Amino acid sequence: MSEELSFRERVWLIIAAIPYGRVTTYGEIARLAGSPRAARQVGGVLKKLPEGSSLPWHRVVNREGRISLQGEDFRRQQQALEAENIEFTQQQTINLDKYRWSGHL
DNA sequence: GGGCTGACAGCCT
DNA sequence: GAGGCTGCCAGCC
Repeated sequence: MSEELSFRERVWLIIAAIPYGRVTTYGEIARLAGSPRAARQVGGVLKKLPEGSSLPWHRVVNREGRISLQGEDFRRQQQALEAENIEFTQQQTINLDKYRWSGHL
């Protein structure tokens, strides 16, 4: 198929498709983007994400259901998730069995 | 054009 | 069962 879209652009589209109140993992996005082993690159894309992107990047967590960010970024993402009624455990972990979005709309 | 870096995931000890 | 190391691939210098 035509690969006109860059891998980075595909990641944007996938993240934009994450429903409200749900989360997904870097590996899942990489898989949907066509590169199951590119989970790390997904993070790289989000790191250089334009501020005006308006993408729900906060709905992306690691395979453990935890936020991979640190410091202030960690707090911002957590608040954004809590704003969507997503519950955190005392370990600051999300129950993926409950909130995980497998790309199935 | 080549090499280094890195919002992870999986395998090994 | 938990912690640590390596691998992998797209971006950027």
